Amino acid sequence: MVKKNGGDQVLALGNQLCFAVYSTAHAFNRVYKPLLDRLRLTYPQYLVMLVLWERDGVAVKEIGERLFLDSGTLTPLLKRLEAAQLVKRTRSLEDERQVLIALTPQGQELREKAKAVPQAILAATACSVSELATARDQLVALRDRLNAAAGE
Amino acid sequence: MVKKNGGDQVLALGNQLCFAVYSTAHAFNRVYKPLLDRLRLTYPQYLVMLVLWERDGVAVKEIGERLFLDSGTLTPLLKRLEAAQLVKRTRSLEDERQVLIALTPQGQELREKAKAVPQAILAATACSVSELATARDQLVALRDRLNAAAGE
DNA sequence: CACAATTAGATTGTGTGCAATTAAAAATGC
DNA sequence: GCATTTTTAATTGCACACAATCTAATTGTG
Repeated sequence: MVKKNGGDQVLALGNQLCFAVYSTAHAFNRVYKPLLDRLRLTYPQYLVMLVLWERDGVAVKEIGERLFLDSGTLTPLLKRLEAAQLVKRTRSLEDERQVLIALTPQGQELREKAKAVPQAILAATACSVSELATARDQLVALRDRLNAAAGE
Repeated sequence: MVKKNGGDQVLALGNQLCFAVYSTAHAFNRVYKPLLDRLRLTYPQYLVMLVLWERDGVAVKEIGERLFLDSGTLTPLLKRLEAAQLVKRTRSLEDERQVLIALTPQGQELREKAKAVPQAILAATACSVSELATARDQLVALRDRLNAAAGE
């Protein structure tokens, strides 16, 4: 009897870890929101801009691979970024199936304003650099195992 | 110059940790989805059912506090669970502002079918028990610090 | 070359998440 | 004891997130 309950508790660990991840993601979002409101970006939009600030003129597919998002999410998001004059969407000439995303001058300028974000995030975590790096690496390893298990 | 780039990398750590959490949450969802499809539940609906299986007849507010969700999310979700005959929503007699959520017989029965879920999750993480527990505890601590920083 | 298979995005539909507002009930203050 | 404030849900509006489906373009194969 005792043994069985113990087994249930071990089983529940996966559920608990998932909920910890899920609720921590929401908590991060609550910290990012007021910072990103000033840039008129949502968090997923900010992620796309980070990709573009790192390398401009990327195809939708590559953005999706980097962020683990599909076109059903990215297409409307990118249209909103285009409506906000931050990016331009153009069909590739070499392969007309691809849509390339390029920063506008305003999109490039926003990078300067966005530099205040990481500092505030770092402070909110109240973690040491090594703790952050360790947690990041463990989560990335876990994520990759989960994606493998999901049959990717 | 070198020092400045190093500083930027440290700053980016918060961003990277947040993205690791965000993308791991999605990865977990991809693992849960086929399991929960059999129960005709989404992951947030599953979380609500876990709360109710632990204690029945809970107010919406308490569910929200446990799961860090507000009524804008929970009200439609609970209505869908009610439409699926898994719960019943009734106004409290003592405090008519509160809506109490009670499991139906079908809602209670579903608990048995749901017992297969945690085992599959545990396997998908490919983690040891101690790794899971450590990761869970670190994330909960991080989440609480973030919520504190967000001014809760 | 022809034509099937694959690939890249867009579209549609469902279900979260959350901010802001509203409405009703309960608690509080004077 | 009544007006004010607070609390609890519901509602509305916006933005993801993803499955399923569709179209157009490219690639692979004979």
